[in-house]
Amino acid sequence: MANFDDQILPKAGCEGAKEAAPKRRRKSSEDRMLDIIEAAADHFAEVGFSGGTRDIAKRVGVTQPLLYRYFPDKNSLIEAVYKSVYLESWNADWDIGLQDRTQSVRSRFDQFYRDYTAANFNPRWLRISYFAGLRDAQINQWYNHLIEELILKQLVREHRVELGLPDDAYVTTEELEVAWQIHGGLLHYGWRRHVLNLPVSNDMDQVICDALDMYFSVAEGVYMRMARSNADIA
Amino acid sequence: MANFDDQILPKAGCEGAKEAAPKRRRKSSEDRMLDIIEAAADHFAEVGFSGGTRDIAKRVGVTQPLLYRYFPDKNSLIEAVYKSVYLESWNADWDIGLQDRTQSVRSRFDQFYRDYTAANFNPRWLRISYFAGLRDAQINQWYNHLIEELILKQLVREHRVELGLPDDAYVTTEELEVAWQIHGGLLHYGWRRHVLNLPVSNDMDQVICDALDMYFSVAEGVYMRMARSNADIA
DNA sequence: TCGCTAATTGATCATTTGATTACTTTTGTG
DNA sequence: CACAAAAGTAATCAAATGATCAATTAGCGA
Repeated sequence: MANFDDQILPKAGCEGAKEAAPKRRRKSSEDRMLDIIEAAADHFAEVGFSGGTRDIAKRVGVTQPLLYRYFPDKNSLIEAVYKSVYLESWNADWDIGLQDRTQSVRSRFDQFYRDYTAANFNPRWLRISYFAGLRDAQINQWYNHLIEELILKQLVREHRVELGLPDDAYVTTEELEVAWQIHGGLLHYGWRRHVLNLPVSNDMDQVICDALDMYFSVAEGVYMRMARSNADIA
Repeated sequence: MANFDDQILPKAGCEGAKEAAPKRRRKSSEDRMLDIIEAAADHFAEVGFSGGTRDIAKRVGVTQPLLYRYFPDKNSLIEAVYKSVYLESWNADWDIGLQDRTQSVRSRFDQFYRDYTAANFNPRWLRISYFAGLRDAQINQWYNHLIEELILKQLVREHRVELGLPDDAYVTTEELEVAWQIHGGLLHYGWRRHVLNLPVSNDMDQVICDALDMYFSVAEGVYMRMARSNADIA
């Protein structure tokens, strides 16, 4: 069939144009694995995890049974996609930068949210995230825990320190909810922009700035209220 | 087969217990239609719109081909579910209450968000909403337009009036984004609570209160900034 | 160049899918 | 009561699904 040439050659040709054309018609196990995960992520992002394995194979330019030499079943492929999508777009330096006390808390978090949204606010990441949450809460629970521990609690603690309030490692549920309000609000901006394709503001920096304004203008009051009710209990 | 009795009789028995037992073994066209939409909504909310028509029929207690006497194809059923889920949980009085100037803007919106979250923050509505957004942006675009026109722009306009600022019907993109920040933040709270099943604050009223605090503490500044840059242009 | 290893394919299976058809049974009404 | 309209079912189809396995062939090292 002409199928074979139609699918394999363009791909090989494309790669050839990119770097030192290998005439390899077969890839190493590792490379092929990455190809598959990449294609699967793209496809799942578009149609959800009910997307077919044949469509994924077609994107890669191989036959469908090949997927089963790399993953025992579809679910394993889905989990590899989870891992890939989440890990690729997480920067290990983020939570370090948030502790750099030579910068104001405000500017640290301003910078963080610029980086974070630049890395994650695109149709692929957002759609995979929401699809994953709907399909299997577990992976998203883990991710939200990450955000909570590494980012939001950091925000509350560092901000308390900057305000000269007693440095209590404990962050109350309500303090967390207020911090989540920024994160959730920004995420919903991403949803409207990259999933719903609505005509939202294009000025991401301004959106982040306003979101942080909202937080920083009420945060102190919340910390104080929490501290007071802690004192009441003690 | 025993199937028939297993599925139909318990349903009939249940109904009999509810009100003046009709020995009807068949329902009116309207009632059956509602049954199907209801079951479809439940099922789609659980597994997404790729859920099977046979599973829906099983929930209703009828055979699968019957669905095709009520809907020409699966997509029509999905659209009926959209309509049902969105319309059922929208209260036409909401945008009227928001204009009641005997109450402060703050308390009007506080009341609104209590009602709104009480009506919509449940796994079914939230999951269907997100599934719908991922599957077909159109329906969600329409809904977001509704929120924007009837709620968020109202918030900006009424708040401006209350502050004694010039009553301009026009709401800028940035003002809207700030208002969306509340709405999106709350929606993400719903996502974490009812979709991801995370252990969030149970005090919905407090969450709403904090979210509105955040808005009302920065809103005036934003209005002024917008008015100033409008003046610059003029 | 030969030959072995491993990447890849082709053919195929059992289920499940949305959808259609012809048939059966209930129910309200003249 | 009888009968027609309508609710509902059984049987079935074609296409698509995830998955398996034996056969093929590219590519690397001896």
